Amino acid sequence: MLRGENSIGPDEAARVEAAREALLGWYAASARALPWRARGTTAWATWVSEVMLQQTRVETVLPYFARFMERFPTPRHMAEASEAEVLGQWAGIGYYRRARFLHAGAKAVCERHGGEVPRGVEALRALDGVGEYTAGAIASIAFGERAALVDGNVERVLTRVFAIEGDPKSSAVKKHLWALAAGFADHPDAGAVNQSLMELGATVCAPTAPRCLTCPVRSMCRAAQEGEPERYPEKAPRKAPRDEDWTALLGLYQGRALLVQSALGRWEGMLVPVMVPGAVDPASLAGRAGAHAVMDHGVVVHVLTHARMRLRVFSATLDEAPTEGTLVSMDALAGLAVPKVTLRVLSAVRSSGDAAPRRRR
DNA sequence: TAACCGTGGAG
DNA sequence: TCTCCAAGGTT
Repeated sequence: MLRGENSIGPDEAARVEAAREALLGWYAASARALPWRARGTTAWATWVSEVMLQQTRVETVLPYFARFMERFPTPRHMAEASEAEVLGQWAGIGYYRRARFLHAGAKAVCERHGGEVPRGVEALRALDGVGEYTAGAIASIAFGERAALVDGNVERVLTRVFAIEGDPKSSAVKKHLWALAAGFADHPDAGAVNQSLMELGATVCAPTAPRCLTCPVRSMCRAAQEGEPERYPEKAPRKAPRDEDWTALLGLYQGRALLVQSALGRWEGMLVPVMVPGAVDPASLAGRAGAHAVMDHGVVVHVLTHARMRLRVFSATLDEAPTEGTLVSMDALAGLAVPKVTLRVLSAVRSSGDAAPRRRR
C-alpha cells in the first residue's frame, strides 16, 4: 500500500498497536510523578508546563512551574499581570519569547474563549507560541483528544523502533513520524499514550547509551535488533556559534545600576546593561550616556545557541538620575526581567572594582 | 528551508 | 574543558 500523506501501512499499524499496549503498561507502572501530572491539573497548567518544557529540562522547569502556578493559577491571572512581571517570573530559563507568547496567549484566551483554554488542536494552534507539538500535547493530555504529537523524544523512539532512516527534520521523515504518532494517538487514552512515548524517550530511550535492557518495546524495536540503536535518529552536524564582540557599559547612580529594555530579538523586553555591538570606545559611550569615571571590568563570555558573545565590560558613574531605563539595586533582582547575561555583567562589575582587567592565570 | 531564539546539566 | 542537547516555535 502506498503510504499517503497521513496514513501508515498495515504492517506499521500492527506494530504501532503492539508497541502502544506495551508502553501503556510500562507507563502506568513507571511514570515519574511530576507536578503537572498531579490529579486535578488544569488545561492551563498543562499549557504552562508544555511551554516551559520546550527545549528545557524537567529539573530546570520544576521550580519555575511551581512559582508560575502559584502566581498565575489561571489564564486570567496572567492576562491581568504586566508583561514585565511575567518576564520577571520567567527570568533565568531562557527563550524569553515563550513568556511573551504565553502572556499574549493568556490574554487571547480571556478575550476569545471566556478565560478557558480552548479544546481542539486547531483552536490551540491559533494561540501564540503553540505549535503542532504543544497543541497536540494540550489537546491529548488536558482534554483526552486523540491528537498526535512529535517532540524530540518521540522522534527518537519512533525512528529507533521503526528504523527510520533519513534526516528527521526533512519533510518526508516528519510526515512519516507524524503519521505514526497519529496511529499511536488513535486511542481512548491518547494523553497517556503520548506521555508514555515521551517518557520512554526521556528515561530509557536516551540519545546516548539507551537502556535497551529495561525497555518495554525492546522486542519490537528494529534499531535494537540491528544492535546499534544510537544510529537513529540521524543527526545533522551542528554549526558552531559565531563569535560576537560587544561593549557593555553599566551606568551607576547612587549605588544602583542602570538597566534598559533590550531591543534585540534576543532578550527582547528584558532588562540589560547598555550594550553595543563591536569594540567601542567606552569614553565616548559614557559621554553619550552622560557618565564619567569609566572603569574597565574585563571580558565576560556568554555562550548562546547561535553565538558566543564576548563582552568587554565597563562601568561609569552617571552624572544625573537617568530619565530612561530602570535603576536596580545589585542585590535585589528577584522578580525582575533579568537574563543571565545581565547577571554576568553585574557580577563582573561588582567583583572587579579596579580599573585593570583581571586575568585568571 | 534555515536561521534564530537561552540556559545549564551530563558525559 | 568541551560537546551535545532538552516535552519547539516563529520568521
